[in-house]
Amino acid sequence: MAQLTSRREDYSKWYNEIIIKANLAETSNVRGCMIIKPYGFAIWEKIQNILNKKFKNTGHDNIYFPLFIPKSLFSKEACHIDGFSQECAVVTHYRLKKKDNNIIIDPEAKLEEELIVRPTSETIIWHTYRRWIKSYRDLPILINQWANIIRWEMHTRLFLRTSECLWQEGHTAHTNKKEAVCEAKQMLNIYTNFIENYMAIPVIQGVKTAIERFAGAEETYCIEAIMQNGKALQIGTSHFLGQNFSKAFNVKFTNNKGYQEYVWGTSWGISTRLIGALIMIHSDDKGLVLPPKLAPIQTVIIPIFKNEEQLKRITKIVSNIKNILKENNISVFYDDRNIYTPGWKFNEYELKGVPIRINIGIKDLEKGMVEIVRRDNLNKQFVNYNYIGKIIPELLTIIQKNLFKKALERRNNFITKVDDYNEFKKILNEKGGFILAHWDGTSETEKKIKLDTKTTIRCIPLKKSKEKGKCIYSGKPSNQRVFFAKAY
RNA sequence: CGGGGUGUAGCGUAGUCCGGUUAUCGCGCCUGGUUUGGGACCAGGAAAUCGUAGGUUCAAAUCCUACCACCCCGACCA
Repeated sequence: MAQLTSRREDYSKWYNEIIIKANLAETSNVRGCMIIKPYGFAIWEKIQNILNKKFKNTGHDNIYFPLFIPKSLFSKEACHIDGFSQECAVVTHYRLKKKDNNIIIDPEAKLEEELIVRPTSETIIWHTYRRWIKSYRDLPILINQWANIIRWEMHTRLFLRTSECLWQEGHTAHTNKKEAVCEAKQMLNIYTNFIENYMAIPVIQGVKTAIERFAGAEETYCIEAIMQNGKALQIGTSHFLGQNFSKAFNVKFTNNKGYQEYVWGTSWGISTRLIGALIMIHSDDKGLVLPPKLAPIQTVIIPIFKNEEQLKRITKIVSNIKNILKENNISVFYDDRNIYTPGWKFNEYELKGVPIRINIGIKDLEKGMVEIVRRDNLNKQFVNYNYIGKIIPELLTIIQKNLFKKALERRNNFITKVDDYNEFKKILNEKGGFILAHWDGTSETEKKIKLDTKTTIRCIPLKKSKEKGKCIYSGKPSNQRVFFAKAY
């Protein structure tokens, strides 16, 4: 198998090759849509399982709404239309027919009202909330759905941006502002906790500026990460919707004093984009590197043998090792195929990012040892196989921590404080990453910087370091630094 | 959606300008054998409606038209 393109050579190519060669996903012949393969989908399932538990632990129930949204419903919230109308797939007909040996759309089967394929479900959900919510006793409503959405993106990239994407969207309704804001922040914290502790990706929490805010939200909370090439990626959002959707869909409740009030809302989501971030953050020129908590296979065992008899002897020991690992809830795959050489397998599992590889040959067998190789730093050590039940779990924990530590160091190196606009441009071009700079708080300045440098304000950090300064562009006074970066 | 490029076996390609036998080579795949501690070797074999649909021609991978998909650069965006 050919060598992987290195990150330095061509970062985009490296990224695409990892996805294809590690068997995560492939492009389909549908524009911008990908086929997620078993190994890639297994990662998504892990993400789903862990987050699903966290959502349920905080009182959320799963539901399912239709894929289609009638056009009239979709058009009710003005900002929302502005934000999404440019990228909607629309169903206009419901029947095909044969004509001259071709299949054509039956012109007689035109829909009375067109259906929008959901780019997100706020509209249909708030339309439904109108029926569900009458009294303060009906609130809060805390629901989530795992679904697919369609956004007709101009420029797609496997996992990072696809026309169809799998995600989770939470939609909650509350009696008051405080509770809704609390919910939005709570979900941002759940995402942060998951992404840092399971995906081993350090993030920055913040709020979006008015320009970058979700269409229809009052406040968009977000988490941002920086990739190895210095580009930023938004990897999760949580929106405080205020009363925008309740007003657009006329969703009111009677409060405990008998008065009518509009409902307060939130929505929040993460998508298969997380897998894109996972690949970009940890992987190296040998291939994928997966954090143990999300790896579909945590350990792989490679036997090294010269004949059937030797393989039998190794397999006998391996079956013990497999049992020990299973008792410790560690997933294990024993690759005893003899069509590939050990060397081929070493490369294969490094490409696939399996956190720990265990090599067992006849030489080791005689010494009662196995060789353990870490994927994160490729270090090797020999271990007596009586200690495997102790060492492997410890090592997985260490790898998990080490991946986060490495990512954190890289992230911190990518944060540069800048106070001069020329310096700002210089850092952007030479180093990339996040730039912490003062901003006067106006959309006008934000737009000008974007036009000039293709850089956006990724977020206004939640952890406020109150510091007076002057806007990097306009020189006007500023109370806080914000994160600028070029983004995916 | 604007500018540029690409599409030939699962992947990477030669051939396309200048139409002419059976479409080239490598990897992969299948069979048999020898191998097996960092991507093994030998021998044999299978696999292509040349992106799709029309057109020009005695003849199209090659020329023309339309469409589709992908890649790069912009604009849009999770």
